[in-house]
Parts: sequence; structure tokens; C-alpha cells
Amino acid sequence: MAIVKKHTTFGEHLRQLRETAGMTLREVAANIEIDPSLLAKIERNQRQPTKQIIKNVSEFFKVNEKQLLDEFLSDQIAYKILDEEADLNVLKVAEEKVSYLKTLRNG
Amino acid sequence: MAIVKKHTTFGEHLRQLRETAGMTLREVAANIEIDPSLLAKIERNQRQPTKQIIKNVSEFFKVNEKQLLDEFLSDQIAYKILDEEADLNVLKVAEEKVSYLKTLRNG
DNA sequence: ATACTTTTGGACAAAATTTGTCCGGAATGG
DNA sequence: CCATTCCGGACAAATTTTGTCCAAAAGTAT
Repeated sequence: MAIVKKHTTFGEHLRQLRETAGMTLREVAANIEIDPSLLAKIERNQRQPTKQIIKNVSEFFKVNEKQLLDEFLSDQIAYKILDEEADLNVLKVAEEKVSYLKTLRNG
Repeated sequence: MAIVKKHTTFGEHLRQLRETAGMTLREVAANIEIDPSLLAKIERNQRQPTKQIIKNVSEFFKVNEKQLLDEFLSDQIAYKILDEEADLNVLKVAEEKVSYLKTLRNG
């Protein structure tokens, strides 16, 4: 049985989609209407995709857009935690704050 | 027994510290060396504190700096989740990604 | 090795976001 | 009323991010 990566970065996922389709950066870039160099950077997590780019990617590769968006968001959060060398516990606190802030908004 | 808020925002916490000390914005602002209006905005979560400000706050109110930093970080994450109307599940995915990215870095 | 294509990566201006300050006005309390 | 505190909009300055260009590296085939 092959080893399957469950959790990769957004960029790695995008690259997998492209390579599975057997396409070059130039080809995919043309289809999702961005510069090939930008696509390359996104695949290497050196640039962040805009929402529009994520939308185009999801349409082109026929994957769920919301899933892609969430995947990208979890990337951003993970990178932030690493950047700040923060305790993983902040994620649990954040979760509780989301509930708290929601009640603040609603009443 | 009084109801105690466990999870407030960074700004609310800061305001509590100040009010507990019975000080005005102007007074605290002078001590942590920022404009009173900026402090007011931070308390209302309209501006983000810099690391320096957090450091000064922790020193002035004698609270743990790392804790404050983590509290602020969890705020940022919570606000992001709300902003994007994302599923709370992204936090769990993010947690797994942190581990993954750590192994990427180390080997 | 040459020629061709793909990918990487640096540099940089343009665009977008964030920051801190100023100031007028509202609220609070003598 | 007067004095002080707090709020909040506006704005320039500072900072960050973005997308593009181009050259060099890496890969492929002939």
C-alpha cells in the first residue's frame, strides 16, 4: 500500500493536482489566468492565492471550492503558529473565542 | 458567586487590567509610551498591538508576556475564522499541519 | 553537446493594508 | 458650567503583499 500524505500545504496540494493532470505550469497558469511564475510561487507557498485564484483553481480541477478555501486558511494559521513559535494551545483558545465572539455579535 | 469571563478578547483583557488598576487611558498610555487614542483603539480591538506594546503592557501590569502574546495570537486566529466564515474544523487541520511543517523543516 | 522547454528565484514597482496621530465631538462627573 | 475622559472618523506615513519580468538553473530529447 502506498503512503498517502493526508496533510500537505495548499501549494503542495495544488502541485499534486497539476501533476496528476500531467500539465505544466504554463498550461495551468493559462487556464486559471495568472502568470506562470506566480503559479509556481503559489505552489511553493511563496505567494498566497487570492480568492479569485482559488475559485479558478477549483473550477479548473473540479474540486470543492469551500474545501480549498478552508485548506488555504488552515495553512495560514499553521504558518502563523510556526512563525510566532506559539503553543498549540492557542488553537483551543481561539476556538473558544470564536464562540464568544459569535455570541457578542448576535447577543 | 460572580460570573467570570474566561475568554475575552485581548482588548477586553487589557481594559480590565487598566480598570482594575483604576487608571485612565491617558495614564496607562503614558506609561507604555503610546498615544492614548491608540491605546483606546487597541482596547476596542480596532488596532493591533505591536510586540513592543505587548511587552510594555506586560511589564507595566506585571503579567506574563508570553501569555499575552499567545492571547493576542488566538484573537487574530479567532477573528480570521469569523471573517472567512470558516468551519471550526480548520483549526484541527491547522494543528496537524503545524506538526507536518515542523517535520518538513527538521527532516 | 545543442536546442528546447520547464521551473526556480531574485528584483522591483505597484497595489493594498496597517499604523499611528490629530482633532472634533460625545459622554461622564464634579 | 467646566474639566476630563473616551470615542471615532480621517488621513498621511509606513509597512507588507502582490504580480511581473527576466535570467539562470534544471530537466528532456535529439
